[in-house]
Amino acid sequence: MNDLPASPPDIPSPDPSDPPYLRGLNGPQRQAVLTTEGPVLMLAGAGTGKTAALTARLAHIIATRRAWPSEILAVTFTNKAAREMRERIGRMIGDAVEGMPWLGTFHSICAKMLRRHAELVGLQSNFTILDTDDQLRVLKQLIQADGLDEKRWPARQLAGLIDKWKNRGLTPADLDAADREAYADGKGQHFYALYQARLKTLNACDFGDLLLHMLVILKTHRDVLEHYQQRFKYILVDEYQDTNASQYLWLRLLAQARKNICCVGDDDQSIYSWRGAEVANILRFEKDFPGATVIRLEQNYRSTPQILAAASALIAQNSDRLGKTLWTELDAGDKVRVVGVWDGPEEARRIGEELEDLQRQNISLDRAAILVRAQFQTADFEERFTRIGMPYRIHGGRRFWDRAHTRDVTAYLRVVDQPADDLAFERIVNTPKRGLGDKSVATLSQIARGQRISLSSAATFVANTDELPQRARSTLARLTGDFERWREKRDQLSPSELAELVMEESGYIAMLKADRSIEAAGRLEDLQQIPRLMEEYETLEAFLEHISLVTAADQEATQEQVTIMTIHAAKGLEFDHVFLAGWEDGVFPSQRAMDEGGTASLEEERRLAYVAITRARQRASIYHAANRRIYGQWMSSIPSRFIAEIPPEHVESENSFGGGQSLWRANWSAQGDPFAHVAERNPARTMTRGPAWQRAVAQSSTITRAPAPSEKGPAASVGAKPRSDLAIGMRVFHEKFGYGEIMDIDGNKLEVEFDQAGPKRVLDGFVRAA
DNA sequence: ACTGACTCGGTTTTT
DNA sequence: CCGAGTCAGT
Repeated sequence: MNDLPASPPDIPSPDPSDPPYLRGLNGPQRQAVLTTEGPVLMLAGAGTGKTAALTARLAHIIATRRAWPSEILAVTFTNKAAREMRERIGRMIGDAVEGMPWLGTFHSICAKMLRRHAELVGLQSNFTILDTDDQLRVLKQLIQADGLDEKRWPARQLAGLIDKWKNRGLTPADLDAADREAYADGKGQHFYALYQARLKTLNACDFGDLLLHMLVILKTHRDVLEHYQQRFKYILVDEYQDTNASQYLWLRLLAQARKNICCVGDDDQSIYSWRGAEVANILRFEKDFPGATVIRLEQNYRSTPQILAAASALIAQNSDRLGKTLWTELDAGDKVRVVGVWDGPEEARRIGEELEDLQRQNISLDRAAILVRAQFQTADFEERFTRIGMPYRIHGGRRFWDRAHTRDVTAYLRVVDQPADDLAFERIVNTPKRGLGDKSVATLSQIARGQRISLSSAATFVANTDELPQRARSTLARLTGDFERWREKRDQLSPSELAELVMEESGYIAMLKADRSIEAAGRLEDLQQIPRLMEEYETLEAFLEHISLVTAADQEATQEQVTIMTIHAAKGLEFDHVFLAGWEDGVFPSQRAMDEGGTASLEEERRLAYVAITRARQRASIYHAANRRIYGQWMSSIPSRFIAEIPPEHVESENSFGGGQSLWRANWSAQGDPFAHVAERNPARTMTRGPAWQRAVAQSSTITRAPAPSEKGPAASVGAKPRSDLAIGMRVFHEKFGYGEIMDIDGNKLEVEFDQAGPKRVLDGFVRAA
């Protein structure tokens, strides 16, 4: 299967009479566009113009009248990818793109279908979509009700298992003996079934259900299946290497009749197996779809040959690949830089300096990115960049609609929309605090269960009983009255105005205003965004559906700033300058990947490394630190094994010890390692707390050049005495951020709410009383 | 019903 | 080291 020529002979050559969508495409890309009939697997290496080919293919199908836009199913994984595709197709075919109702993510498309056929799986079409938080709460309740020890059998674990089963397309009845035994001595299946039943009574489903329910419907209802098989004349799937089993089965059913399915992907960029993605899907494509045309996009338009060669050599170490040979016409460019530093703070300092260099060359910071393996690595950068005033944004962390306070607000709106939404009601019944504690809520849900009514209804009902103390009853009466009133206003107000009213009248805003902490200020800001974000929605339902499936892209980006993000988050993006931080065994590859999971997970880490390097257009710099603090403990670390897998001819090594080329490298390899004594017991990672760490510090002063006072890293400031002349509430001045007010003091670290720059953490040495 | 001490766990996260 | 979540005490 690897013997396909890169450029099959039957590709039409460029022709001036070509339609516009074919212009600028290379041979394989054109083939991918023109091979409309039958199964097609488009193996698109990193930076090979996959999206261009994909959108051209859609344009071609529509322009040649092979199908109406409404007869094409185009699936992506992210909303962002879907949006981009929609925009690009729009540019090619104009408004016709508006008629593409079936372009979207797996989840949004399934949600749309499921609303039409909900009754077939015992739901109503206005079912709510639960997120992981809700899911966990339901499971916790079930586990508690069963009297199971929550410590021993955490809800999280059960949630993970259920997710896994759903990803594999398994209903409770489908579980095999091993699966059934996986939780609480064989109660896994029982709880799974119980959970599904509970969701049904809540008229809700979780993410996995969107697919699983549709899969079940397609399997058991021929008419529905045939309807969609007829409708979708062409099917297109992006990032096929990331599909899980249930997505695969769903696609296979839909494609069975016409077989016009085009899957695009890159097995080398499969980095989500831990979420149920199965690379096997793409590896197996030709078996699944006999007679499939396999097209390889191998010309890379993004990276220099040096970068490409480094990445290719690295990924070549993996087995189980379909295999691709990327090439480029670009000029050679710089070698991949490998920089050894002393510790995390120095890594941050060095990269900060590199970024300042770019600034001096008038290169926009938007063109640079720092990629990390794990979120904890961002802390060193944040600290350093805050100090030197380097504009940055950290991509990731809790997303907007996942934050507790935004979820509270949407819970209010959910109850307004659907009084029967018990999970939402439960969430906000005592937020802000109104004196309704566990006791009252327990009584309330008991009544609800007894009467077979929702918590909302029970709250209304209880007003006329003496089940609860008078106090609690009148509080509940006030709350249900509020909801009644808001519901009445629904028709007069836009969703965004309604949200504003609810936030205000519920006392939520007042609660945050009363809280003078710096976090509360940020939350208040988030809440102020909500009405603005809701403006584009006609109805409350439309909004709620949207946020359950879409993560609001955190906007801003007003100024040029460097992006710090995980490699996972960087997939699909590209930057001129890429800084790859923390390439040390134990960080990357992660300790877990090294300990558990064997070769498979190590190969996934390697694919991650491949993704990381191939994000770079012009320059890739890999950093590794000799010491890193993880969970408050100093660890001595050795350079990532992946560094050694890059051929030396594509690498330029340097170290921060004022030294010559690759001296660092030599030092690390075996004997020359200054930490051989600590690394003996466990070569990958050794605790260096105590004497070992002290020795290391002693050694550091001899080989690290002494930091200039202005660039003293946090490591150097350990033990700094807090200043006695500062106090909470005091106004201060900071060189970079201007004037602000001290919100909190933690040793020598201050939390300052700056008038212009907003909340920041700064060291007291950098402010003076104003 | 709320507070503070205490334990535990702690990659990645498109939906 | 740090935060979320639990539990005992007021």
